[in-house]
Amino acid sequence: MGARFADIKQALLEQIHNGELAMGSKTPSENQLAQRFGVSRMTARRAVTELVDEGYLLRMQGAGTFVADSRPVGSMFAVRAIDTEIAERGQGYCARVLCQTSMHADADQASVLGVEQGGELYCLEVVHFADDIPLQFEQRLILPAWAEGFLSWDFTAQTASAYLSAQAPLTEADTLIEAVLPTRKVCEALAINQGEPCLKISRRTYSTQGLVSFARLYHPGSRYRLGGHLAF
Amino acid sequence: MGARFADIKQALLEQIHNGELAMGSKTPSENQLAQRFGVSRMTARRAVTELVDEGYLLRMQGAGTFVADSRPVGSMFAVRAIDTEIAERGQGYCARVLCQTSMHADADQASVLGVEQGGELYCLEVVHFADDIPLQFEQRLILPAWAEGFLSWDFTAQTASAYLSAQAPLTEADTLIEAVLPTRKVCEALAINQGEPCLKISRRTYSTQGLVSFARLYHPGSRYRLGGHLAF
DNA sequence: CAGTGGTCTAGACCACTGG
DNA sequence: CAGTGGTCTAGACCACTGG
Repeated sequence: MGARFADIKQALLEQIHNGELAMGSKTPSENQLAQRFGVSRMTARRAVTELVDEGYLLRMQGAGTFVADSRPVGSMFAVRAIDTEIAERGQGYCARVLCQTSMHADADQASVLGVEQGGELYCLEVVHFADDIPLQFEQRLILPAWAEGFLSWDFTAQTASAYLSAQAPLTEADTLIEAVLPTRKVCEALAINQGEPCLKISRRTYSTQGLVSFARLYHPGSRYRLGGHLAF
Repeated sequence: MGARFADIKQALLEQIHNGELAMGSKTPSENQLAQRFGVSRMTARRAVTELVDEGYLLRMQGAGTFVADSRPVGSMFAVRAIDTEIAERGQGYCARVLCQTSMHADADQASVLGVEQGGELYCLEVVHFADDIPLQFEQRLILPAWAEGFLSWDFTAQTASAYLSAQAPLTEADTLIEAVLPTRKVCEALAINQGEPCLKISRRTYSTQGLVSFARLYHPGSRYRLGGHLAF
């Protein structure tokens, strides 16, 4: 009574786990699977699609389907600046700036930051590395009033959060924590698969004068955890 | 050149965002979408499937497809009772107990709880529902010393966390927050796909006398977020 | 060039829900 | 009972990769 695509998934998963399909090796093509299991290609394809979504396989058009790398594991405690957190763990910190521009707010950004559509914004995108492995992808929108010299600042030498605190002391922060699947852009920045869950932290930061920035921080679920201690 | 299923997704997303498709309302059926957009049902279905995977829609066989509730928010800094959280949002709370037994600690459990291997433990597994949709899967290991009457307690009437607090007041809690892919067991408990990311909260709770329990709380990433406000 | 994955069709039968 | 979503078929044409 079980679905046939589920049987194919199960068979492939078994082969991955027992090593018949090694990491990085090529899986049978969709047509081969269809023939082998006596189903139509659409059904074989569904099995493969779900395994891709789950992070077990990678597809490349024209080339084939491959077994994805197994994901590394790490842990971390985080409430402060990412560079000191990494340094405190004894790892080497470095950053790469992907985007550092001035732009005009579109409708979404305007509503998120409470500014008029078309108003000026600064946009910053930085990947933070621990021992050359991406640990955080930071996408930050900044109100220009609190960011003098933004466009020529060197954000590999100082994090955005330290830079902003120096300009206008941080007084409040609203935080939202989610588990999400990464967009393609996040995948590329963090060098992860589309199926790998990410810990996403969305944070609005405020100084005494009001909203300063809106940051979205993406972390590979397998390499980052948030810890905290509560006392009552 | 764009894919047709993507056009349908886009159209549905627009209707969700501008309110034409209100939260909880029924979307057009797959057959209706197919006819309206001039595609086959399989293509319309793909658009709907991806929106379901992304947490925007909910499907119920035989009944239809509905716009999902906007995602609830839990608190980052407090240990809040899941039943009150759900009730405060105006949703109906209920719970189902999957496991409620006494057992002997294996090596992992012993090290997690700091007891001897083979020592007695209580194990509790409960699914917490908001309006009959699973919101949290609780797996909890409890030290019997702090859980009198555990085996015959009715955990659908009172949460484990309330029950334990009554026996020994909660004084501390260590918390770890992660984004993970669900195990098969978690998938079944939460009725989600293996590819859907989960927000996992691991928590050790302490009373004045020491460790009381170790809880792992799994939430569908698409239906649960943690929020918090910091002031400095 | 043969083979791959990406998209799509126009049907089909089923399990399930609600009235 | 009519309508819904769940699964599946046996084709098709396309863009793309590799040899």
